[in-house]
Amino acid sequence: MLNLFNTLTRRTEPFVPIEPGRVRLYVCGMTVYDRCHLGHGRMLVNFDVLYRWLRASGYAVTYVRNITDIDDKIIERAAQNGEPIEALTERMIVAMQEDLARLWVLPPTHEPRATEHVPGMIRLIEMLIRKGLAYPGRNGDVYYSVRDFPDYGKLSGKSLDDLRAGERVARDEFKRDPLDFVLWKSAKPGEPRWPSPWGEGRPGWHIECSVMSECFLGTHFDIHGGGHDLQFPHHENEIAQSEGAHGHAFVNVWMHNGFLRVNDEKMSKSLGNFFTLADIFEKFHPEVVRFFLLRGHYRSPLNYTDGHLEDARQGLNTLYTVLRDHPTVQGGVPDWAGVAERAFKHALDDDLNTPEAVAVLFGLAHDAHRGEVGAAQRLRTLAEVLGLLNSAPVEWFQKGAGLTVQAGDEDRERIERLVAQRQAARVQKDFATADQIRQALLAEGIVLEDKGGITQWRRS
RNA sequence: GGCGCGAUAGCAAAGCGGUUAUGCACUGGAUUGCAAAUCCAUGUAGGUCGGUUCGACUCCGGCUCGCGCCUCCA
Repeated sequence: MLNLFNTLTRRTEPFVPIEPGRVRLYVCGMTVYDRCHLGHGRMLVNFDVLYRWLRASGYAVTYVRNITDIDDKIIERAAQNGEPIEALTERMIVAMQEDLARLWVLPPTHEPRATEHVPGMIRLIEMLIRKGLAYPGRNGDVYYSVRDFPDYGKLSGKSLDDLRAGERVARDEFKRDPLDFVLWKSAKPGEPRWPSPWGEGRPGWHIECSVMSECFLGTHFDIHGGGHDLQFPHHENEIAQSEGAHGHAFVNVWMHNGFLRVNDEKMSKSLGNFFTLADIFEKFHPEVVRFFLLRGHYRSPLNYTDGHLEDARQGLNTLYTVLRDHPTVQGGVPDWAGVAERAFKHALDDDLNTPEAVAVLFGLAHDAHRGEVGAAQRLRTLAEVLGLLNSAPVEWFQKGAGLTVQAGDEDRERIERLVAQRQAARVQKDFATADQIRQALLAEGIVLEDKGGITQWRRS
């Protein structure tokens, strides 16, 4: 049975879907004003594993992951670039989808964009006003009145008075309470705008998720996820909006993934210490990145360094070696009665313990190397559940073994010619020449392995 | 200031109240013409001070250090 840590209760608890056999999942996706960085990648991979594991567990999953394509930063960035907003967001969405495909992140069932749901947002804001939970300010903005929602703070464990004590909220003369947040912003000159009962304007950030989740999943669904930083205020505000409007529970399980760090500091666009996925893919194969992310638990902080990625690369190569040595094995459906399979399932059922699941993979790799029949096939099958070992093994090793190398067919032909020359020398017992060729290739990172009369080459 | 999280062997990272996590790196051996891959062998780590217990890395408390949220942020 699957157990998940629920931010709302601060406990790991058994997962029981609202509707048997079916899971409705919503994850806060990207704001598309820039490329995805590794922290985004972590979030997206973590929830991809959840999605895959729910499906592997037999659930029919409806997975919604939104795209925020209208907000302050987008407007600002488009102006800086001197390009239309749609051009910027379209470019970033295409780039994101490329990055995610390379990480083997499966596409969600629905990937709605905020700008497609503005009418729904206006309807929800009207409902909140009717219920006395929201009010228009004199400036054309509409605010949510947090003091009128008794449960405000239940997700983040904050009380309004504690928040007030922090005094970090910007003063706004049009708000009744400094902690009230914006549902609708009146348009400033030159900004994108939609007509509304409060004049032309655009939606605040939080309202879109309440509306898009309702549109695809209804007003009460199973799991809502996102990065830890969204716990407050974004998810707290979503609860205020959705539960305030509909008068019943919004989400059963809230999941938040831990941060990716650089030099023990959160990786974020605000801090400017981020590496984009595209930057990292220049050095390391995307699957190394995925493997690196899965070696840590999703709720723990994970520190990024090239050295850690290099460790991950070596480990992944160990697994690929098994597949290379068992070229005929295919993936399939796991037999959950097996010892390794049970350990694997136990690990993932325990709040997605991917480090332990990965350890099971290494156990199977070891069994396979020792000649245990079927171990390689089981390794491949379980790896598939995690979205790993997707590449053809020989190519994996010859194209860089997890490093990004730029080598074309000519290079390949040259190497194979040298390998053939060396083989001829070996037949003549001319080991001096053979070793000279080995050394020359080794100097460019190519390792030759003589096995059973034939020589395989790979990059290291 | 308020709320919360963490501290595990050289590095990374899990489970578990008493039996090998796992990976990377390192060392010795086997294997190999030499290598590589692989196999075999080798690591008693658990911030610190107390408490509970027959027994604690694992539960409880203090302390120290690090981190996060409280403002846009995955």
